Amino acid sequence: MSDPFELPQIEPDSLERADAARNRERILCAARRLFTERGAGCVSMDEIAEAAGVGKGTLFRRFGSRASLAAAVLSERERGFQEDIIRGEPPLGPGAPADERLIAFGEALLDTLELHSELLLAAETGPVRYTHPAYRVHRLHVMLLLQEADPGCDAEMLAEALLAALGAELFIHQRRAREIPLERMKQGWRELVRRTVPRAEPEPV
Amino acid sequence: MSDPFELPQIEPDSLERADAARNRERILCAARRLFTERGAGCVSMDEIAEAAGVGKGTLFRRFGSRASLAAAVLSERERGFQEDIIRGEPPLGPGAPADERLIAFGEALLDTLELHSELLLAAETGPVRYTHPAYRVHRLHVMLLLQEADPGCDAEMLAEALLAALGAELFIHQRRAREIPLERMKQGWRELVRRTVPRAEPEPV
DNA sequence: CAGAGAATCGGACCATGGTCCGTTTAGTAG
DNA sequence: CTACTAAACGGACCATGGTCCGATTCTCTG
Repeated sequence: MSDPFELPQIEPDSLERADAARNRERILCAARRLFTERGAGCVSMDEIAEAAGVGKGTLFRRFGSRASLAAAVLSERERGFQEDIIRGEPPLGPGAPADERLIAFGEALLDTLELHSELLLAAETGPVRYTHPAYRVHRLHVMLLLQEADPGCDAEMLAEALLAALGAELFIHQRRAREIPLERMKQGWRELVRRTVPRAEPEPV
Repeated sequence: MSDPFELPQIEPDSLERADAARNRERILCAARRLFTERGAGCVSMDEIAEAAGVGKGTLFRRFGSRASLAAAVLSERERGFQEDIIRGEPPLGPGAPADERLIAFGEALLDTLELHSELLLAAETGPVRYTHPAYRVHRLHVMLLLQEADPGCDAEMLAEALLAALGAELFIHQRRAREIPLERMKQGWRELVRRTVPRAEPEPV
């Protein structure tokens, strides 16, 4: 387990220069607007820079890559999601059995995908994906639930396998090209989880 | 089931002009050589075109995209793999129980990934991935095995979920960044399959 | 062999993600 | 207010995947 829990560093460095902070905000606003207006796949970085009234260099120094920018745009939603997972109501939050929590987790992710698949796809391209705090939090969450349900299993491997089934690229293919209804995708997830996670028997006799 | 079984169209159109055939061969040779020499991630399409003594336009007209070229380079190996699956020895080929065949399938794929992950990654980028004959054959194969093992399940959804765990990007991350040994990855796959596919009981009493 | 016509060729061209570095500016010290 | 420095800016620049279209070459027919 070489994976220390790290809360995602969503807040910017507080000792940031005023113009830098202003520009970050401008960029995020422009990106959010353009992404929702025209779909994340149809907006170039140049356009975002121009819409934000900022040079391209600034855009990339702030956010590093297209994927990171997309992730930043999603970060507010993601923060809420993590909040719900850690402290929210069951079955998403603590208090429900692990398998139910896993099912709720996947269904929530699928709902997000239904609304923002393109943006998530943009955020998942490139090697950033697996090192991004959001992914690591999801992995850790699934891992802990798996471990809770079945302490003997290789939770790390299983967690990443399950998460792979919730990737944006696969989602888009299934949902758009194969036209699989969202409800069936959720059923598929439930089936996958039920098979993977043995329902914890209340008390072994 | 909107998915008719199609054998992959690996052979080129036989009524292809002589120069076209010669150039296709040149391109494939050059690509194969450069990919193995320097790693698929470090070779640009321009370099391949130049090494093949061919214009860039020709390269792209023949193969359409970088991903397709990578897939074409892999096609010989893939053909052998399909042969082994359809007509080879058990447990990969027919004759073994479905769960064992599934395990063998994944382990073989993991072995290929171990040797050619970069090339497979190149072949898996872009929307081509899910429509490529190789992917469709893999999906169909996994689907049929799942159906054989458990006729009541949603084999289509489960098949794609399982295949997602064998994606090249995830493999590279686990194997290189997280330094998970190949053997553990195979164990993970076995565990995933065992949980997903109930061992068919010989005779229900 | 010659001519016609279609298929192919190839490199100039485009779009876009990402980098570099000379210039500008915010913050600070005197 | 001025001077100074480190940080930030921004647009020219680069690499690369992919497209286009006039020039070329193959093949078939007479």
